[in-house]
Amino acid sequence: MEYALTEYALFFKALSDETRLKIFKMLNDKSELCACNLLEQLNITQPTLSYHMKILSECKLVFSRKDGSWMRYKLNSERVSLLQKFLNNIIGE
Amino acid sequence: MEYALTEYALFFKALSDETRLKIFKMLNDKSELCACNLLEQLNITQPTLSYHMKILSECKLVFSRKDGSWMRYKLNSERVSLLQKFLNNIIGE
DNA sequence: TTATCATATAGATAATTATCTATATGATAA
DNA sequence: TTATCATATAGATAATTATCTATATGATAA
Repeated sequence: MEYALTEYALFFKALSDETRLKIFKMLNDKSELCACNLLEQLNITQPTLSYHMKILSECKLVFSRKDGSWMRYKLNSERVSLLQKFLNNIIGE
Repeated sequence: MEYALTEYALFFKALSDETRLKIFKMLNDKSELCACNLLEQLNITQPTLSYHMKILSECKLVFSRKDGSWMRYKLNSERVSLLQKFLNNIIGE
């Protein structure tokens, strides 16, 4: 185990909300999406999206970059594999 | 995707707490542990453990069975692979 | 039967979370 | 420069969560 459990708890917490899971699914490997793209597919206000993206970015499950006045988001698949490895260790495969 | 996002959100929520992650790690493939075993390794009261085991059991990440007046717990590794598959789909591997 | 032991439940509480409205910030385009 | 647009931040709030103490429940052993 490379990281502390606290770290993994944060990862899992980031994925424990249905809205964030939706966002997570939209941001699959292939796509980089801007906040506006995400917003139009979700039934939340812009500040709420901003709140969720902060949570996903802070634990580095998504990369974020500023492009003019847009924010562009992309999955950090390395971070996702870290979760998979954690689960692998648990079930011992 | 076989299950609804709500279901996965519950899985991840179950793993979003450090105490539950500790329990999860203790219950690796090889071992079936009783509540008392878990309790002695954690700095929580018995009712708090009971609360956490309920959360882990209700989303079926752990099996529980009554053995006399003891409760015995074991990982449900099928459920864990479901999580892995979910993550696989996300990063498209 | 009754005492004891393992676990569950009830009820309280402080902290955290997800959401909103209102407003600030910072970039672009007229 | 100034208006507009995308996003972030502040502040409020209702709901949820993790924890505790006190007590109930249900099984075993004397």
